[in-house]
Amino acid sequence: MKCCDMKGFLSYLILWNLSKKSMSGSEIACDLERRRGNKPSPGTIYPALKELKEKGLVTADKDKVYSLTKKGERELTDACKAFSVLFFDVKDMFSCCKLQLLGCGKRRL
Amino acid sequence: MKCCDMKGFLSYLILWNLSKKSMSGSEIACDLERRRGNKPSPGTIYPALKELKEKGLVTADKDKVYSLTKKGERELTDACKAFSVLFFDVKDMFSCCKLQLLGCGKRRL
DNA sequence: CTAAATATATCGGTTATCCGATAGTTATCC
DNA sequence: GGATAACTATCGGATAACCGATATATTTAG
Repeated sequence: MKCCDMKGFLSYLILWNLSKKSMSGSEIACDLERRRGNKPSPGTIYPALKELKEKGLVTADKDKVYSLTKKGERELTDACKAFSVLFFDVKDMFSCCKLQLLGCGKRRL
Repeated sequence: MKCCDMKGFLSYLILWNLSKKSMSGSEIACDLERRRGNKPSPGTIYPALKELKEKGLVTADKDKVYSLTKKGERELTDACKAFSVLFFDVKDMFSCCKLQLLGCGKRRL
């Protein structure tokens, strides 16, 4: 995702999560554990959040709950666009492994 | 994609391409240019192919045309599975950038 | 309130990822 | 055949991405 002002897919997924719901660092880590199978280290998640904050893409309230900024929303939109071009044939990839798209778009936190 | 025996998304996309059609290095590079917007450097594509070959995931014939091996097919299937879990809600990501004037997501209320 | 548990944050270092430069190889064209 | 272009390949290095260890802060339990 070099087209965007983010580190990589980790930052992309963080922004993506925050676009749905404001979350704390540990909540974000839990979501990433579900996606990747292993939980990101504190040394991974908090520096990423710090960088996103410094770039003005997210903000944190007094309870350390992070939210997307307007700039972050724009960034995420750009990233989603790049992502959809990069993986334009993602449907074929999914069907490649015969995995059902269970509840695509809705998941419980 | 640390769950798989590949470098990253670059190797993943190489395997994915080869699963559709045997290709030379430059053909692969052209596809990646379409996906990413910029063409990968020779110093990117050929070391990746070399690594895949050394791992037994691809083979090259005398004309330097690369093909997936059986092992490569299995590896790709595993990678597709991990990919589909990692981006299980990819449909929402795609629609995110199509509805950019309406905003990408809903924040917590 | 105090102690334990959890969450947040930082730092240094390791590995991954990728590129530019360079060189050798193959194809094309006259 | 020989020159030119395109492709293939390697190398060293720059940066990204991430983790483990550690430290601090906050919450929870008794």
